[in-house]
Parts: sequence; C-alpha cells; structure tokens
Amino acid sequence: MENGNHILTETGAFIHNAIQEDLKGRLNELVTRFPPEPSGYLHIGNAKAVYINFELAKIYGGKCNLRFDDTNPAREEGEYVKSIAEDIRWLGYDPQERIFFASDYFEKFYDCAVRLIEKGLAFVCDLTAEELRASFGGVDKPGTESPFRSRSVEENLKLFAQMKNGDFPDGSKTLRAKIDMASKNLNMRDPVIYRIARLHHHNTGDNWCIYPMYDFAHPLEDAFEGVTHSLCSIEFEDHRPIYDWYINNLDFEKKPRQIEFAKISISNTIMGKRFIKELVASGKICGWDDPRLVTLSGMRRRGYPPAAIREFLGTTGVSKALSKYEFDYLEHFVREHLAPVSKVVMAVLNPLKVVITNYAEGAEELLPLAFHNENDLGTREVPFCREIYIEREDFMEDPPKKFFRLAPGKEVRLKGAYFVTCTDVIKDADGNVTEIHCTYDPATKSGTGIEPPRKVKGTLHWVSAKHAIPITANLYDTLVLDAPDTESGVKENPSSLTQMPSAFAEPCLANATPSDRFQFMRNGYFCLDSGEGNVFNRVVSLKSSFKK
RNA sequence: UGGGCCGUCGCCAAGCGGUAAGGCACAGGACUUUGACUCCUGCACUCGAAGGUUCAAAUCCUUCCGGCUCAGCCA
Repeated sequence: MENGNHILTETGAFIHNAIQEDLKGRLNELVTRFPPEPSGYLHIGNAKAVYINFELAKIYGGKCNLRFDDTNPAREEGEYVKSIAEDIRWLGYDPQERIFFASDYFEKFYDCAVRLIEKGLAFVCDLTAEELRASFGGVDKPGTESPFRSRSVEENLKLFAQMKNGDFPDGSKTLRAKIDMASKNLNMRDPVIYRIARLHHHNTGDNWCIYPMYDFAHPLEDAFEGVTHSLCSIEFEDHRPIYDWYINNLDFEKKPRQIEFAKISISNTIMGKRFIKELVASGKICGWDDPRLVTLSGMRRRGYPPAAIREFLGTTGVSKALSKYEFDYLEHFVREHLAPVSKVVMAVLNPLKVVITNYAEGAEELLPLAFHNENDLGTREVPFCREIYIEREDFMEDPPKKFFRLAPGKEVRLKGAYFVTCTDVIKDADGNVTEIHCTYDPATKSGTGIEPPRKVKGTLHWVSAKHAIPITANLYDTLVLDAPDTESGVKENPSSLTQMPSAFAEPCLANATPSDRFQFMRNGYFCLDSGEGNVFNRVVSLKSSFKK
C-alpha cells in the first residue's frame, strides 16, 4: 500500500495462490482468524499475524475473526483478553462482533471427541505422564503402542464420560487419538486429545475438569467458525497432518486449510513472553507497556503511530524464511510518519547557561516562530531575554576544525533570534564550564535581513532561562538492550533508559497532550508520556552526521 | 543423528527459464535560520557450494554445505 511493497502485490505469493485456488471466484468467502492465547500482551511479532489475517480479509472482502485460544487455564487471564482486544483496535483493526472464545466451544469439542471414540479412532489411556513420554520414542526411534489402545468403544465411551464427570484424579488418564506410533512425525504418534486437570478457567469457571489439547481444539475451532484459511507460524508445519486428520475424520463439510508463514523478529529486543514476564516481575521494567519494549502497548506509549507500524509490517513480506529486522528499519517508518505531523519546538536536554552581556537587564521580547517549515502547523511566540540555556554539547572550549557551533570568539545564530559571539567562559574550581558569556548583535535579528549580508556556520536551539518550563526527557536508544541480542542478555543489561532530569522546554510545551508529537530540533521526536508530570519520551532520534 | 522447513548485497526483499527491482544501512554531493529534513549519486558480472540439462539457469535436476524446527497430559 503506502509504498508499493505490500503483501497484496509483492509478497506472500504462496498464501495468495492457495487462496485463489481454493476459493476460485468466491474470494469474498475468505474467512481468516487471529487466534492469540490470552497469556501475555501482543508484541510486534504477533502484530504481523494480526496484520496478515485482517489485511487478507480486507483485500478479498472476506472476514477475520478474533478468537481467544483459551484452552489452558493454567496460563490464561482475563487481563490479557482485555489488553489484546485493545491493542488490536489501536493497531487499526476492529473485529466488531466477530470476537470468539475457544472456551465457548468446550461442549462441542467434547461431542467431537465422543464421535472419534465411536469411530474407533480414540481411546482412553491410563499411562502416567512419565510412561507416556517414554512411549513416544524419539526423533530417530519409533514409539510403542499403549497397552490400553485396544479398549472397546463401549469401555472408552464410559471411561471418557467418567473423566468428564470428575471420577478420576488429575493426570491419571488421557484421551488419545489412535493414529500411528511409528510415524516419522512425532505429532502423529497417538497424540493426547484431552487431559484431566482441575483448573479454574477465566471464562468457564469450574465447569470442566478435562481440557482439550491445542492440536485437537484448533482445527475444530476453525471449522466451527467457517474459517477457510488458517494462517499460523512455521513451527506448526509439522502439525498440519494432525490438523487435517481431525478435520477429515470428523467429516466437516467445509474444511479449513492450514498455511504457515515465518514469524518476524527485531534485533536488540526481547519478545518472548517468558522474558518479558521476568523483567516485569524483577522490576527492571515498569510493565508490559514499558516504552523500551516492542509490545504494542509499549510502542503506543513510546509514541509510535499505529500507521507506521502497519506500514512497516506491510513491507516485511510474508515468506517462510526467518527474518530478523534491524531496529533502524522499524524506526525509519516511525520517522517518516512523524515528520509531517510533529511540531518543531526548542527544548534543551542538557542545559548550559548563557548570559548575553550586552542585552539589557530585565528586557525581554517575544519572537514569532513557525512550528514547522513545510506544513502549516501554526506558530507560537518564544520569549527571549538576557539569560538563556543552550545544549551543553553545542559549546566546546577547544573545538575541532569542523565544529560549527559555539566556541570562544565564535559567532553563531540563535534560532529565530540573534547572532551571538562567545566572549567569556566561566568555570568552577574543578575546571568545569558552568556558564558562558556572549554578546549579541541587534542588527542580526531574525527575519529582518542583515546589512551587509553576513553568514554564520551554525544555528543553535535555546530556551529562555526565566521562561522555560522544566521537563524530564526519557531517551531510549535501543529498546531494552544495548548488548547482545540474545534473550539471556536481558539479565545482564535490562535497561537503556537515559533520563535527562534537568531539561528545559519553551513555554508552549506546558500545554502538550500525549497525542501531540514534537521534534526537539536535533534531539529527535518526542511525545508527552501518559503518566504523571512533564515527562517526555523520545519516540525516535534523528540521524546525526556530525562526527567529532 | 530421523522428519519437516529455509538459504538472492551488512539487514530485509522482488524475481519462478531469457541474461539481478526496491527499501533500510552505508559512502559521496547539493540545499538549509542546526550538521536535521529534503534532493541527487554510488552501492551483488552475481543469487550457500559443486556438478549436470539448455542456445540461455537465481530460476529445472543431482549431490554436498549451512541455518531453523520437532520428542508438554503448553499454545
């Protein structure tokens, strides 16, 4: 879409071909689904699946369901259901009334299992978990058949009903499919269909003490909902035979088809639920919405526009090759979306006081400045007076040859104001620069034209010391990690948050809202944090071609 | 090690028998009331490797080499 590199036209050919072939002339009958387990918050990797499923439905005029795959109460919580629905809407997709829960199908799953037993395709197995595991064999050795495999249909029916009624302790029996213990595909070695576990379910409470396994439940959920194409990630490729086995043996008229694609990941980030939970629990990050995370809620808080994420996702392509994107690539789309809507303002992150010695004490003036050069984002007036702050890094006592900014005896332009020349450097006992003195040239006032024309190499942003408002600027240079992009690296170096606690911004920032986007000149794009106080998050930084 | 999947520039990614798109990154240059933004320019005689088929291959065949993935009563 946005730049022509879209799944419709250039990628995911294997998905499109399959859909075209299966649905010849009836493409609007396409039904996809996004089936998250409510056991964590959505991150950029999950967003890819959201994007593909909803976009495909949109492209073909079909439908996309949001289905919570909540068949394991041990991991799932209502909190996650809420956050997932909210994050999907924020990303730009509205499932409306098409929100389903696998747990609403528990009764139907049970009926299907009974049907399998009646057909002689499932049996109740008394093997313990350890015995079962041992009997599965390994990648290079076949499994052994369960001694309970040949129970009669009647006995299986009776036993399974008793399992449901709670006559047996947790883990004492399972319902298993009767397929092939010698299959090269481990998933086909008489897989477990139901297990006994007295767990409280967020939706069904304590109604059930047996829960279906993913491999059994998922294809049925798809079939119940009329899903035509069940898109999942590539590690489920080995599960396709079992998916088809259940679909075929339960005689569904309309058979959904599973198609796999590779997940995406981003370097220098943590996406694993387990690791994020660890970080949250240890207090190293403030929650699933920590701006250093690539969770949707984290990116939202960080200030990423959802359209930028969608565009990023649109260019990532749908393939089976594993793809790990550099962080720069994601940020590129964020910058592109921020540039036209951000108000360009002045804020000094690391202040250095400048006294303009020949500017009258007590005098001040209001200088009009546009928020943006290209788009008409309005203007504001910026107060100017004798004492101002500039960026500490914009002054060097001993500048290298190509330093265009302020240095002793050098003249620069103050954005929207005057040319100033550095006359004195004030230091403390330790030799640290605490203040610098400048003189200004009244003839160089911005916008008045200078006669004779005079040019200056550098222009600096500044704020009036008297009028500026104090802010805290949060800089996040990488999300989560500086170092290794290994999941375990998180334990060593969880944070790349830098706070600039004594930053100052021009007065107009006092009215900022979290939905506003600002460009702090050379310092990057910022937005107001949704939390307390004047805290601004750096959404992304700009590239700097100034090298010392 | 057995099965499945994958291998095109530093990172992504088009291509699907007719002689290597594009984006990010990077490097030059132009412009500039910030060195940002914008705009130009450059950036794979080569498609994991080796053979073979063909007038012609990244695209077909064979073998080999790498990477990912699977042995939860998780999803």
